Amino acid sequence: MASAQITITGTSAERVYDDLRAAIIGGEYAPGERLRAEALAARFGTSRTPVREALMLLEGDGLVEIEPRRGAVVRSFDPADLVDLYEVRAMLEARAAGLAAARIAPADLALLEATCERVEGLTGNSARTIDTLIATNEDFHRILIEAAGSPRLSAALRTVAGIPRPFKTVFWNDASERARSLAAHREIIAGLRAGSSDRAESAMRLHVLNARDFLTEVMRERD
Amino acid sequence: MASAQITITGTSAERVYDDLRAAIIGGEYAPGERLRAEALAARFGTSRTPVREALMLLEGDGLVEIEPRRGAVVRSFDPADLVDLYEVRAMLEARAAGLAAARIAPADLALLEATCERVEGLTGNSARTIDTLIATNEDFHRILIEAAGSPRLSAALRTVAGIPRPFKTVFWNDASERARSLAAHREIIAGLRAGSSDRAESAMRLHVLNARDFLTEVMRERD
DNA sequence: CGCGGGTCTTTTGCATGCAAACGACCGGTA
DNA sequence: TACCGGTCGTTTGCATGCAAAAGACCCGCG
Repeated sequence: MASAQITITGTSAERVYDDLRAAIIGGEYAPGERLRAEALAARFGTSRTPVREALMLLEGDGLVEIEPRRGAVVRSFDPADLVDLYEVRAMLEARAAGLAAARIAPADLALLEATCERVEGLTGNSARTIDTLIATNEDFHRILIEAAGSPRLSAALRTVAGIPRPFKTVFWNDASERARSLAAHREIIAGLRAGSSDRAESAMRLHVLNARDFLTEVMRERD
Repeated sequence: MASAQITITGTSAERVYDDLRAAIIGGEYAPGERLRAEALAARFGTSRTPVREALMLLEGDGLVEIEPRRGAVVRSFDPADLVDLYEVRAMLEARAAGLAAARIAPADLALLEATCERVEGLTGNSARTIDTLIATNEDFHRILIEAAGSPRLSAALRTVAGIPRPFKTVFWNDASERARSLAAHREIIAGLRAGSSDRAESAMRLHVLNARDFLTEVMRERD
């Protein structure tokens, strides 16, 4: 069963990796912003060594770019990047949904349903609501990916990583996208419960590609 | 155009990463073998710091496992891992082939054909021949993945990484697999040249899944 | 006023020192 | 003999020192 995991204690580098990753995805560092090792070390209460290691891992996740002797910057996304990312993600997550349909445990199915119910109870556009929506959505996808039971698929999905929070905020602020996402999640769950790989897979693909198109549209409008 | 890239000079960690990765995939370190930092540092003429960083990156690639305070070991593959790896790879590379069909440059197409011709000229099972076969095969796949023009897809494929050389050696020692691979590569090229994403994609999927089945069979026979 | 050369500061990347943890070894006990 | 607790050596993980490179800055020159 896949549940929220609390890291009791890992290495310091791992802690910095997790926290910094959350900070970047959370929008605390703007795309293009320089990440100076010393400052991060101070922030996380360690030395530069673990910070350096965390930065290298984040580069692998596509969240930062490191140029030798020049330092690390938060990766910025242009529309082409976004489309590329979402299309690969669509393929991988669709597969994950298909695999999960054949093997998901009832307990995980219940967890997925719980996320839908949680979303349903949320109204309004307060920061707190948006935060919860984003977190709950991430729970849904994480649980499903774990349920697919393919370590390599999970690893591959980590490298297509996250998009910065501003995009997510725009997404979840949109009432119709919110409704569509909830409906999509329910479709996926229906497919999973029926043990139908096709249905789960197709529903997930549609879901992710819808997000791609919405965000592409948002970016286009910004210019 | 995608061609062999020679790293002029990168950071020391990067050099260690590349070389150690090659050494592991090349079978120089056996699965399960312990990788002590000091020994590696001595081998690569650096200190333990870059070695440590390289090991963390290799962990991301699924080639080594690091347990905190216990060190790094070369990851070992059981049949389930192998199947998982190859199935994810089949999906990703099939997609890469499909994308490439729509956008590959004539120069890259020529490079792909050149790899086939090189393979055709090789006979016998000498170590030198096998080495060349393995290297040429890797060239084929690398060129094609680059030609797909999707950075995220390339990154995802890196995380499903390589299998240890012993497996590859068995594979390329088998005359019928060798012929099948060559035929498959030509099928893929035909699809690419026709600009047919479907054909290229299907041919690649078949190619990778064939390899999965052959290697699974080999592993099964070993026990 | 714009620009090129040189110096200086800042920051990275690597080496090394050191404490802590793991496991191997050993002796004692049942 | 088998097992358990303690001790020691080895190895990791982190902090820090230091050289080198990049960029900022300034000054003089055209």
